[in-house]
Amino acid sequence: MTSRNAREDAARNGTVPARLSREEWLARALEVLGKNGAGQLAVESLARQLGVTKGSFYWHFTNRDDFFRQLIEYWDERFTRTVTTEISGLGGTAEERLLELMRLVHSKRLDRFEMPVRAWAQQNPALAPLVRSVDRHRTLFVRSLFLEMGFDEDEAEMRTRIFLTYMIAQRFLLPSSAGSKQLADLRKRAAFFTHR
Amino acid sequence: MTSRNAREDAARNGTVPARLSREEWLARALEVLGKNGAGQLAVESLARQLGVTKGSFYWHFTNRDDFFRQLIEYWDERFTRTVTTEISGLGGTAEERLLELMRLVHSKRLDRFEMPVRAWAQQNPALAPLVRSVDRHRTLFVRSLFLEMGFDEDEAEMRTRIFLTYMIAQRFLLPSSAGSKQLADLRKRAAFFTHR
DNA sequence: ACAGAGCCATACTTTTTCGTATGGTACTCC
DNA sequence: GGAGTACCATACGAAAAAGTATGGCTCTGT
Repeated sequence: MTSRNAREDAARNGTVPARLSREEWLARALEVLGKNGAGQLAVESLARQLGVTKGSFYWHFTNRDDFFRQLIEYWDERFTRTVTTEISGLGGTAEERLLELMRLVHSKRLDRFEMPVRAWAQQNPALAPLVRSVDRHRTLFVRSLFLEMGFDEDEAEMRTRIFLTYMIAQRFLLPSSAGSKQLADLRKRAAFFTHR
Repeated sequence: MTSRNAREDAARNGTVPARLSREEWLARALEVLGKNGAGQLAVESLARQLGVTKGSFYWHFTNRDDFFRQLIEYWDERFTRTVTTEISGLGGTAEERLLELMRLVHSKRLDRFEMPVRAWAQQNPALAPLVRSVDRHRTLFVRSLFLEMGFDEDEAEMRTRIFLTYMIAQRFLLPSSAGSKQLADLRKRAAFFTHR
């Protein structure tokens, strides 16, 4: 009773259909980058892990460089732009919005691609400017929060850098104790960044 | 007047002689990893950049895995062990030693391999434990400084994580303003981590 | 001057990759 | 039910990679 249609088989099995849109390609490639590192971004290796062949890849993307550029843009849109606009729309004090930013990043694990993306893209001359653009956007956003809290320019600049660095690289260090991810700890950390 | 000896030629040109010890291999490979990323850690590519062929590589190392393991151990010894022992030998308050640690890391740019090493090694099951061991060592060291300052366990733990994260990932963000690397700024940042 | 050791280049095989060319399958719309 | 479109598999060529085998160069000791 097996059809010769991989898509129907997949639907019946509850697995992912072996037919991908451009965005699914980017989303799943980002997951692979996050889990297995940039070494697994080879076209054929990627296609295997996605259950298709590179015929699919070269249908959606003209070549690797094009794919890489789109991957960074997808990462920007999905893991920076939507976040800052969402937080911007909230009310409350700047301190509360900063805490909400930390909560959002943590609960949705938005930081899981930071290291792989940066280590891989910042070396690539065609991709580094895109990453720097993302950093500028984030810096402006977080800086505005600290300025709103009443810190002067230099102080806001310094705290922004330390805060963003922490948000980017948290996952470098192994999780310390069990409860380190609770809301109370988040509040403590937020307070550490916003104290005066 | 050209000898058929690449080594003499190199000496005459003032270039590096094309004959490498095991440690030179590791040191220069680490530079390549820092500059060009993990994608350039291929044996033949590396050998080309070092002015030799892979004959040299397979003389010093049995295979890639062996080489990678030695590379991490070299990085640990050279960029963590020697630093913590040096700072440990200093007098002064814990605050002063933390500042000295920041100065040392910055002046010798000891953080330039953090991102590439981690992004590449933390994915590799054989290498990840080595990196975690380095992190444990650093955490214990910095934590002892914060404890010595009088912070309680939880507070020291949190500050250690934020501090180490900053030390690791500073270079992710572009240098902000021109004078951001001056001693005064370093003092300001150190004070931010050690305030109460 | 000769032997041995240390270090490296070269040639070779197997595997993996990028990119192209081409044909096939499923869905849509008339 | 036939044409067109969207998406993918397969086969192919060229290049680069890991690892092995082997021979050559240079220095040291005697």
